[in-house]
Amino acid sequence: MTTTYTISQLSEQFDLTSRTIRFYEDQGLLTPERAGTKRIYHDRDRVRLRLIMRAKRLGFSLSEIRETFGLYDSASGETGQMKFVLDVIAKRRAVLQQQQEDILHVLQDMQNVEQRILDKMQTLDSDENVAESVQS
Amino acid sequence: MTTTYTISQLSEQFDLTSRTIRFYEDQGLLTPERAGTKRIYHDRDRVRLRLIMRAKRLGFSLSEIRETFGLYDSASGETGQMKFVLDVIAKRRAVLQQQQEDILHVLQDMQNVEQRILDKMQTLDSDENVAESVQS
DNA sequence: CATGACGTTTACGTAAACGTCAACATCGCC
DNA sequence: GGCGATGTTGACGTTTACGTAAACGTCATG
Repeated sequence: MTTTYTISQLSEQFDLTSRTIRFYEDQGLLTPERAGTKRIYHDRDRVRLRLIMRAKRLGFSLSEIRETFGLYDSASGETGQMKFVLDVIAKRRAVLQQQQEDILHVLQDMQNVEQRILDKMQTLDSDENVAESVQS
Repeated sequence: MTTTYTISQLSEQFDLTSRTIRFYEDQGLLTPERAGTKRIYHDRDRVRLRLIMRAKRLGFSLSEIRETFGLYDSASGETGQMKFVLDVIAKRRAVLQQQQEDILHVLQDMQNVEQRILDKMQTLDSDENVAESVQS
């Protein structure tokens, strides 16, 4: 028993609109089965959607994602093709490593700002206490 | 002696077009000094540009970046404002952590594909060697 | 059988992030 | 003072990733 999904089920599960899912199909990212006019989605479509959303969160464009799918599929080709894929992977890896570094930087910056704010709030609190003790 | 920069110097240093730099100014991300009609950039503008490009590599929109600058500046405000900033920081941090996780997933996927390709090339190599030894 | 609920295609709209002219000012320099 | 390099301000064009609306099919259900 292989479970299938309607477009609205998928859109609910992934918090996308059906419009978006159809758009992804237009862009060649999904190729659902058809029952006449209706679309029928399988688990492999959900896998793809997960990959799509991951890549999107990392800022990849839809065409880059489509290219990726094409690569993964063509990975069983001839030697030249395989070397090409290795090359693309190396470049993507470089981008991701850059992003990792960027994230660390930004996290650091945020922590600095946060700390300054917390310090400030601390001094404000103690000022308040001073005022209270004066009053009492 | 405070070094200053022209727009074309900056565009060269950061590998952006002057159009882009002016656009960032339109969006309120930069506020260079003016000498009549000409723009004069200082080191603080370069700092900002570095932050902008980092954020862009992580997929943040220009308006989010502008908002960030506003936050950092307003960090010395009143308590409510400061709590708000802390809240924004927390949300940003969540996004960045999600991205870190995503990156690890994608790196893992890429490594799997890479390994399969390398294996494939390995078997192809040994096939080739068999052919050679047959020939010799 | 009609009336939602759900699905489909087609097509135009839109916001973001610039690119690409055009038309003009400024500045150093020979 | 003419000329090329550099800079400026509009204004319109372009791509991406959908939103939105129109106009229609289909299927269960009261």
